[in-house]
Amino acid sequence: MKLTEARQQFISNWGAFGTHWGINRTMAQIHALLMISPDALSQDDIMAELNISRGNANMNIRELINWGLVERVIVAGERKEFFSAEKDIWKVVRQIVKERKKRELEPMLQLLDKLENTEGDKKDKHMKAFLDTVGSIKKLSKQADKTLDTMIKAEESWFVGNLLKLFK
Amino acid sequence: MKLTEARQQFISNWGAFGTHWGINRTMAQIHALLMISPDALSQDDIMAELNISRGNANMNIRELINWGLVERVIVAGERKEFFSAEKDIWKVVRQIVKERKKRELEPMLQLLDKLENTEGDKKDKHMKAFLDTVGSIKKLSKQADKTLDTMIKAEESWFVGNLLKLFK
DNA sequence: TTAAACTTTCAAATATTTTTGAAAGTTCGG
DNA sequence: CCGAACTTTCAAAAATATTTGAAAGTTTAA
Repeated sequence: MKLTEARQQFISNWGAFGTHWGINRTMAQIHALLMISPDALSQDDIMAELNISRGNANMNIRELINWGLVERVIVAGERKEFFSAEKDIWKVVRQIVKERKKRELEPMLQLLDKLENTEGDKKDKHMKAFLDTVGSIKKLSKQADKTLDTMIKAEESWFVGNLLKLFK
Repeated sequence: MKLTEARQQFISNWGAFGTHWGINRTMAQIHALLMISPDALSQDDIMAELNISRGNANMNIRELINWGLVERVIVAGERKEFFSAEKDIWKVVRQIVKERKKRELEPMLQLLDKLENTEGDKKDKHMKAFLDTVGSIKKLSKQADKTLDTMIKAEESWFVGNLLKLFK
């Protein structure tokens, strides 16, 4: 396969992949494009490569910056802004874990805390089933929360070298 | 908060949560409902509780069964089918991990293998950036694949007890 | 074998999300 | 300042995903 085709496949699959993870297609595609680009790209470059509108490009680049996956780059002698993506994939993974934890796991834990205090007859089977489920989800979520915190601080070498052995 | 309201909140939040994870709202809501129900429910019960149509209920229950999260239950003396969800949340998590790995990680690995063989001048900076990125994603994905395999086989006690310590 | 009870399907309708692009806003060199 | 270069916004349009419900299919008790 030629580079041009391979690049297209990578971008398009990364986009499809993103949609299974609550990330929109364009945002994932821009990310993919920047990850495989040796140099920073301007918004116009991105629009041209991916065939998307100015508004779409702008909004999704901004979102990638919010997620900490892309940064603005100043190119000497150029008026416009350029963008480049973090290339260290382990950093990317940690950054995504960190953001999703903040956006999803933490609110979920808050909800579970609140739901655990539901009032009612603890002998009633509906009450019991509810509290059991909420309680066990909370327990697991708390554990996941702590584990992810530690993972966010870990080095790639840990992941690549040590985790597997532990499981065995 | 009263049980009725708490149940509704749980169901509705579990549904919203699901949408961030590529699971549709109704499917997640049915799952939530079944998890907090002391007894198995019929399709009509589910339709009534969640206010959804027959077709929608049927399709999403089927999908939950495909995912291995819900099972059909025979209730003595009843003609219709009943459904119940796995209550052991650790089993639920492992099951979800297993399915997503199969559906997403494995196809991704196949793609990366293919893309790694892209032909071209390895001195060209576009080529180099592409191969570097693809290569490092592949490396990490392979590691994740193995790690998840081991996790799928692990006991809850492992997760709750041991993982955290290792990270430190 | 029949018909009532129940389940599944799927085309059309609805809802949700994403994208567009033109207009408004901002920045900066001169 | 001015105006060209550039960025951001957002209402409307398009694309995508989900839901409906009636019709077709299946199962079972008698």
